[in-house]
Amino acid sequence: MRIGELARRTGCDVETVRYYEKEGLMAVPGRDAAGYRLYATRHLEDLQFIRHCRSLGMRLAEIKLLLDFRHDPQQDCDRVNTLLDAQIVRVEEQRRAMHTLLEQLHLLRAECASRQQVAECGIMRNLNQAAKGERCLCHE
Amino acid sequence: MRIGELARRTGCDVETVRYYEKEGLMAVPGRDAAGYRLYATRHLEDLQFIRHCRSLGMRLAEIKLLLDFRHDPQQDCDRVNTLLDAQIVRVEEQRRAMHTLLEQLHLLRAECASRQQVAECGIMRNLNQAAKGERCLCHE
DNA sequence: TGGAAAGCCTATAGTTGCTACAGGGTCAAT
DNA sequence: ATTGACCCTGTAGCAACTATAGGCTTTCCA
Repeated sequence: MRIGELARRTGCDVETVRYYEKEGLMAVPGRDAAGYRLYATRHLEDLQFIRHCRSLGMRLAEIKLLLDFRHDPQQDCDRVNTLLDAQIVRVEEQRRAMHTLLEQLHLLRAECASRQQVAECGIMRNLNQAAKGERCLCHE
Repeated sequence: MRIGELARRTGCDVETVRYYEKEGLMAVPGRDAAGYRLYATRHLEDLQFIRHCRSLGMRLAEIKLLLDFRHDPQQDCDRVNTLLDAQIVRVEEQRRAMHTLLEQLHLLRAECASRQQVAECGIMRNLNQAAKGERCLCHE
Protein backbone atom coordinates (compact mmCIF):
# COMPACT_ATOMS: atom_id res chain seq x y z
CA MET A 1 0.00 0.00 0.00
CA ARG A 2 1.06 3.61 -0.52
CA ILE A 3 1.51 6.21 2.17
CA GLY A 4 -2.00 7.62 1.86
CA GLU A 5 -3.65 4.30 2.57
CA LEU A 6 -1.29 3.59 5.45
CA ALA A 7 -2.12 6.96 6.92
CA ARG A 8 -5.84 6.45 6.48
CA ARG A 9 -5.76 3.02 8.10
CA THR A 10 -3.86 4.23 11.14
CA GLY A 11 -5.52 7.60 11.54
CA CYS A 12 -2.12 9.16 11.18
CA ASP A 13 -1.13 12.12 9.05
CA VAL A 14 0.91 11.41 5.89
CA GLU A 15 3.47 13.98 6.97
CA THR A 16 3.77 12.27 10.31
CA VAL A 17 4.57 8.93 8.70
CA ARG A 18 7.37 10.51 6.71
CA TYR A 19 8.53 12.25 9.87
CA TYR A 20 8.71 8.93 11.73
CA GLU A 21 10.75 7.47 8.90
CA LYS A 22 13.14 10.41 9.00
CA GLU A 23 13.49 10.00 12.77
CA GLY A 24 14.33 6.33 12.38
CA LEU A 25 11.18 4.95 14.00
CA MET A 26 9.64 3.47 10.90
CA ALA A 27 11.64 1.04 8.76
CA VAL A 28 12.56 2.48 5.39
CA PRO A 29 9.91 1.21 2.95
CA GLY A 30 10.41 0.00 -0.61
CA ARG A 31 9.64 2.22 -3.57
CA ASP A 32 7.68 1.66 -6.75
CA ALA A 33 8.81 2.74 -10.22
CA ALA A 34 7.60 6.28 -9.63
CA GLY A 35 9.48 6.58 -6.37
CA TYR A 36 6.37 6.24 -4.21
CA ARG A 37 6.81 4.54 -0.84
CA LEU A 38 5.33 1.04 -0.62
CA TYR A 39 4.31 -0.33 2.76
CA ALA A 40 3.63 -3.85 3.99
CA THR A 41 1.73 -5.20 7.01
CA ARG A 42 4.92 -4.96 9.05
CA HIS A 43 4.95 -1.19 8.61
CA LEU A 44 1.27 -0.91 9.39
CA GLU A 45 1.71 -2.75 12.66
CA ASP A 46 4.82 -0.83 13.63
CA LEU A 47 3.01 2.41 12.97
CA GLN A 48 0.04 1.30 15.04
CA PHE A 49 2.46 0.33 17.80
CA ILE A 50 4.01 3.77 17.65
CA ARG A 51 0.65 5.54 17.72
CA HIS A 52 -0.51 3.43 20.61
CA CYS A 53 2.59 4.24 22.63
CA ARG A 54 2.18 7.91 21.78
CA SER A 55 -1.38 7.75 23.08
CA LEU A 56 0.16 6.57 26.34
CA GLY A 57 2.23 9.74 26.37
CA MET A 58 5.55 8.13 25.60
CA ARG A 59 8.35 10.00 23.93
CA LEU A 60 9.68 9.02 20.54
CA ALA A 61 13.06 8.08 22.04
CA GLU A 62 11.32 5.68 24.41
CA ILE A 63 9.16 4.25 21.65
CA LYS A 64 12.32 3.63 19.66
CA LEU A 65 13.58 1.46 22.52
CA LEU A 66 10.26 -0.37 22.77
CA LEU A 67 10.36 -1.04 19.04
CA ASP A 68 13.79 -2.60 19.50
CA PHE A 69 12.36 -4.91 22.14
CA ARG A 70 9.42 -5.68 19.89
CA HIS A 71 11.73 -6.68 17.06
CA ASP A 72 14.06 -8.66 19.30
CA PRO A 73 11.95 -10.46 21.93
CA GLN A 74 14.90 -12.50 23.22
CA GLN A 75 16.00 -9.60 25.38
CA ASP A 76 15.41 -9.19 29.06
CA CYS A 77 12.25 -7.12 29.67
CA ASP A 78 13.64 -5.40 32.73
CA ARG A 79 14.19 -2.16 30.86
CA VAL A 80 10.64 -2.21 29.57
CA ASN A 81 9.43 -2.24 33.15
CA THR A 82 11.82 0.52 34.14
CA LEU A 83 10.72 2.60 31.21
CA LEU A 84 7.07 2.22 32.14
CA ASP A 85 7.77 3.03 35.76
CA ALA A 86 9.53 6.22 34.75
CA GLN A 87 6.62 7.13 32.52
CA ILE A 88 4.18 6.59 35.38
CA VAL A 89 6.23 8.80 37.68
CA ARG A 90 6.38 11.50 35.04
CA VAL A 91 2.66 11.50 34.38
CA GLU A 92 1.94 11.38 38.10
CA GLU A 93 4.06 14.48 38.61
CA GLN A 94 2.33 16.27 35.79
CA ARG A 95 -1.07 15.42 37.17
CA ARG A 96 -0.09 16.72 40.59
CA ALA A 97 1.18 19.91 39.01
CA MET A 98 -2.12 20.30 37.15
CA HIS A 99 -4.00 19.81 40.38
CA THR A 100 -2.04 22.48 42.22
CA LEU A 101 -2.44 24.79 39.27
CA LEU A 102 -6.18 24.33 39.24
CA GLU A 103 -6.47 25.15 42.91
CA GLN A 104 -4.49 28.33 42.41
CA LEU A 105 -6.52 29.31 39.36
CA HIS A 106 -9.81 28.76 41.14
CA LEU A 107 -8.72 30.85 44.11
CA LEU A 108 -7.65 33.60 41.79
CA ARG A 109 -10.80 33.42 39.68
CA ALA A 110 -13.00 33.79 42.76
CA GLU A 111 -11.45 37.20 43.38
CA CYS A 112 -13.46 38.84 40.64
CA ALA A 113 -17.14 38.10 40.36
CA SER A 114 -18.43 40.90 38.20
CA ARG A 115 -17.45 43.01 35.29
CA GLN A 116 -15.70 46.14 36.39
CA GLN A 117 -12.66 48.30 35.83
CA VAL A 118 -9.33 46.50 35.84
CA ALA A 119 -8.26 48.84 38.63
CA GLU A 120 -10.91 47.27 40.89
CA CYS A 121 -10.53 43.71 39.66
CA GLY A 122 -9.48 41.28 42.37
CA ILE A 123 -7.68 39.06 39.91
CA MET A 124 -5.48 41.84 38.62
CA ARG A 125 -4.92 43.07 42.17
CA ASN A 126 -3.58 39.68 43.15
CA LEU A 127 -1.37 39.39 40.09
CA ASN A 128 -0.01 42.86 40.70
CA GLN A 129 0.73 42.05 44.33
CA ALA A 130 2.69 39.04 43.20
CA ALA A 131 4.63 41.26 40.83
CA LYS A 132 5.71 43.41 43.78
CA GLY A 133 6.86 40.34 45.67
CA GLU A 134 3.97 40.66 48.08
CA ARG A 135 1.76 37.85 49.12
CA CYS A 136 -0.91 36.81 46.66
CA LEU A 137 -3.84 34.50 47.01
CA CYS A 138 -2.78 31.94 44.49
CA HIS A 139 0.70 31.38 45.87
CA GLU A 140 -0.22 31.65 49.54
CA MET B 1 20.57 47.19 37.60
CA ARG B 2 22.06 45.06 34.87
CA ILE B 3 20.55 41.94 33.39
CA GLY B 4 22.41 39.56 35.70
CA GLU B 5 21.05 41.15 38.85
CA LEU B 6 17.55 41.29 37.40
CA ALA B 7 17.77 37.62 36.56
CA ARG B 8 19.09 36.71 40.00
CA ARG B 9 16.38 38.67 41.78
CA THR B 10 13.59 37.04 39.79
CA GLY B 11 15.01 33.55 39.59
CA CYS B 12 14.88 33.86 35.85
CA ASP B 13 17.54 32.97 33.34
CA VAL B 14 19.43 35.82 31.66
CA GLU B 15 18.67 34.33 28.27
CA THR B 16 15.00 34.21 29.14
CA VAL B 17 14.93 37.91 29.99
CA ARG B 18 16.42 38.76 26.60
CA TYR B 19 13.94 36.38 25.01
CA TYR B 20 11.00 38.16 26.66
CA GLU B 21 12.32 41.46 25.40
CA LYS B 22 12.60 40.10 21.86
CA GLU B 23 9.05 38.75 22.10
CA GLY B 24 7.75 42.12 23.19
CA LEU B 25 6.77 41.18 26.74
CA MET B 26 9.41 43.20 28.53
CA ALA B 27 9.74 46.91 27.82
CA VAL B 28 12.97 47.75 26.00
CA PRO B 29 15.43 48.86 28.70
CA GLY B 30 17.95 51.68 28.55
CA ARG B 31 21.62 51.04 27.85
CA ASP B 32 24.78 52.20 29.56
CA ALA B 33 27.89 53.47 27.77
CA ALA B 34 29.06 49.93 27.11
CA GLY B 35 25.74 48.89 25.59
CA TYR B 36 24.67 46.90 28.64
CA ARG B 37 20.94 46.81 29.38
CA LEU B 38 19.88 48.85 32.43
CA TYR B 39 16.73 47.91 34.27
CA ALA B 40 14.52 49.82 36.72
CA THR B 41 11.97 48.65 39.30
CA ARG B 42 9.31 48.77 36.62
CA HIS B 43 11.09 46.04 34.67
CA LEU B 44 11.65 43.97 37.77
CA GLU B 45 7.95 44.04 38.62
CA ASP B 46 6.87 43.31 35.07
CA LEU B 47 9.22 40.36 34.96
CA GLN B 48 7.92 39.05 38.25
CA PHE B 49 4.40 39.48 36.90
CA ILE B 50 5.34 37.46 33.83
CA ARG B 51 6.97 34.69 35.84
CA HIS B 52 4.03 34.51 38.19
CA CYS B 53 1.60 34.15 35.30
CA ARG B 54 3.86 31.53 33.73
CA SER B 55 3.78 29.62 37.01
CA LEU B 56 0.00 29.60 36.57
CA GLY B 57 0.52 27.91 33.22
CA MET B 58 -0.42 30.89 31.08
CA ARG B 59 0.85 31.35 27.57
CA LEU B 60 3.05 34.26 26.61
CA ALA B 61 0.33 35.63 24.30
CA GLU B 62 -2.10 35.68 27.20
CA ILE B 63 0.43 37.25 29.51
CA LYS B 64 0.96 39.95 26.93
CA LEU B 65 -2.75 40.77 27.20
CA LEU B 66 -2.62 40.77 30.99
CA LEU B 67 0.35 43.12 30.89
CA ASP B 68 -1.70 45.50 28.78
CA PHE B 69 -4.44 45.45 31.40
CA ARG B 70 -1.85 45.96 34.10
CA HIS B 71 -0.47 49.02 32.35
CA ASP B 72 -3.90 50.43 31.54
CA PRO B 73 -6.21 49.74 34.51
CA GLN B 74 -9.04 51.89 33.09
CA GLN B 75 -10.16 49.03 30.90
CA ASP B 76 -13.04 46.70 31.54
CA CYS B 77 -11.82 43.55 33.30
CA ASP B 78 -14.26 41.27 31.52
CA ARG B 79 -11.58 39.85 29.27
CA VAL B 80 -9.37 39.10 32.24
CA ASN B 81 -12.13 36.91 33.63
CA THR B 82 -12.70 35.23 30.29
CA LEU B 83 -9.00 34.57 29.94
CA LEU B 84 -8.82 32.96 33.35
CA ASP B 85 -11.89 30.86 32.69
CA ALA B 86 -10.36 29.56 29.50
CA GLN B 87 -7.15 28.76 31.34
CA ILE B 88 -9.08 26.83 33.98
CA VAL B 89 -10.87 24.81 31.32
CA ARG B 90 -7.59 24.03 29.60
CA VAL B 91 -5.85 22.89 32.78
CA GLU B 92 -8.90 20.87 33.79
CA GLU B 93 -8.80 19.04 30.48
CA GLN B 94 -5.12 18.35 30.83
CA ARG B 95 -5.59 17.00 34.31
CA ARG B 96 -8.34 14.68 33.13
CA ALA B 97 -6.12 13.47 30.31
CA MET B 98 -3.30 12.80 32.80
CA HIS B 99 -5.70 10.88 34.97
CA THR B 100 -6.86 8.61 32.14
CA LEU B 101 -3.27 8.12 31.08
CA LEU B 102 -2.26 7.06 34.56
CA GLU B 103 -5.03 4.49 34.75
CA GLN B 104 -3.95 3.01 31.45
CA LEU B 105 -0.30 2.98 32.44
CA HIS B 106 -1.02 1.29 35.76
CA LEU B 107 -3.10 -1.41 34.07
CA LEU B 108 -0.33 -2.00 31.59
CA ARG B 109 2.39 -2.01 34.22
CA ALA B 110 0.58 -4.65 36.26
CA GLU B 111 0.91 -7.05 33.34
CA CYS B 112 4.55 -7.73 34.05
CA ALA B 113 5.64 -8.40 37.58
CA SER B 114 9.02 -10.00 37.18
CA ARG B 115 12.04 -9.82 35.05
CA GLN B 116 11.82 -12.16 32.10
CA GLN B 117 12.24 -12.40 28.37
CA VAL B 118 10.46 -9.77 26.34
CA ALA B 119 8.65 -12.59 24.53
CA GLU B 120 6.92 -13.47 27.82
CA CYS B 121 6.43 -9.93 29.07
CA GLY B 122 2.79 -9.01 29.57
CA ILE B 123 3.47 -5.37 28.84
CA MET B 124 5.00 -6.07 25.47
CA ARG B 125 2.26 -8.58 24.71
CA ASN B 126 -0.35 -5.91 25.25
CA LEU B 127 1.48 -3.34 23.18
CA ASN B 128 1.90 -5.86 20.39
CA GLN B 129 -1.76 -6.74 20.46
CA ALA B 130 -2.62 -3.09 20.10
CA ALA B 131 -0.28 -2.92 17.11
CA LYS B 132 -2.31 -5.66 15.41
CA GLY B 133 -5.52 -3.77 16.05
CA GLU B 134 -6.59 -6.30 18.66
CA ARG B 135 -7.93 -5.44 22.03
CA CYS B 136 -5.39 -4.39 24.62
CA LEU B 137 -5.69 -3.86 28.33
CA CYS B 138 -4.84 -0.23 28.40
CA HIS B 139 -7.37 0.89 25.82
CA GLU B 140 -10.35 -1.16 27.05
C1' DT C 1 49.37 47.82 36.38
C1' DG C 2 48.40 43.48 34.35
C1' DG C 3 45.91 39.68 33.57
C1' DA C 4 42.28 36.54 34.42
C1' DA C 5 37.56 35.62 35.50
C1' DA C 6 33.03 37.04 35.33
C1' DG C 7 29.67 39.36 33.03
C1' DC C 8 27.57 41.29 28.99
C1' DC C 9 26.62 41.64 23.81
C1' DT C 10 24.56 39.66 19.15
C1' DA C 11 23.24 36.04 16.31
C1' DT C 12 22.18 31.45 15.44
C1' DA C 13 20.92 26.64 16.23
C1' DG C 14 18.81 23.09 19.01
C1' DT C 15 14.88 21.04 21.73
C1' DT C 16 9.92 18.04 20.86
C1' DG C 17 6.57 16.25 17.73
C1' DC C 18 4.69 17.38 14.59
C1' DT C 19 2.28 20.63 10.74
C1' DA C 20 2.32 23.47 6.72
C1' DC C 21 3.90 25.14 2.86
C1' DA C 22 6.49 25.55 -1.98
C1' DG C 23 7.47 23.65 -6.11
C1' DG C 24 7.33 19.83 -8.60
C1' DG C 25 6.31 14.88 -10.66
C1' DT C 26 2.66 10.90 -11.31
C1' DC C 27 -1.68 8.62 -11.83
C1' DA C 28 -6.73 7.80 -12.72
C1' DA C 29 -10.80 9.27 -14.67
C1' DT C 30 -13.34 12.08 -17.88
C1' DA D 1 -5.88 16.23 -23.04
C1' DT D 2 -6.68 17.86 -18.85
C1' DT D 3 -8.29 18.01 -14.28
C1' DG D 4 -7.84 16.55 -9.63
C1' DA D 5 -5.98 13.56 -6.31
C1' DC D 6 -1.96 11.75 -4.85
C1' DC D 7 3.00 11.49 -4.13
C1' DC D 8 7.91 13.45 -3.83
C1' DT D 9 11.78 16.54 -1.49
C1' DG D 10 13.12 20.21 1.21
C1' DT D 11 12.39 23.86 4.23
C1' DA D 12 10.09 26.75 7.69
C1' DG D 13 7.01 27.34 11.58
C1' DC D 14 5.01 26.44 16.28
C1' DA D 15 6.05 27.32 22.00
C1' DA D 16 9.06 28.71 25.24
C1' DC D 17 12.90 28.49 26.07
C1' DT D 18 18.19 26.74 26.24
C1' DA D 19 22.72 26.54 24.53
C1' DT D 20 26.16 27.49 22.07
C1' DA D 21 29.97 30.70 19.29
C1' DG D 22 32.64 34.61 19.03
C1' DG D 23 33.64 38.86 20.84
C1' DC D 24 33.44 43.02 23.96
C1' DT D 25 33.67 45.27 29.07
C1' DT D 26 34.12 45.26 33.85
C1' DT D 27 35.86 43.79 38.10
C1' DC D 28 38.90 41.75 41.14
C1' DC D 29 43.27 40.33 42.92
C1' DA D 30 48.21 40.25 43.10
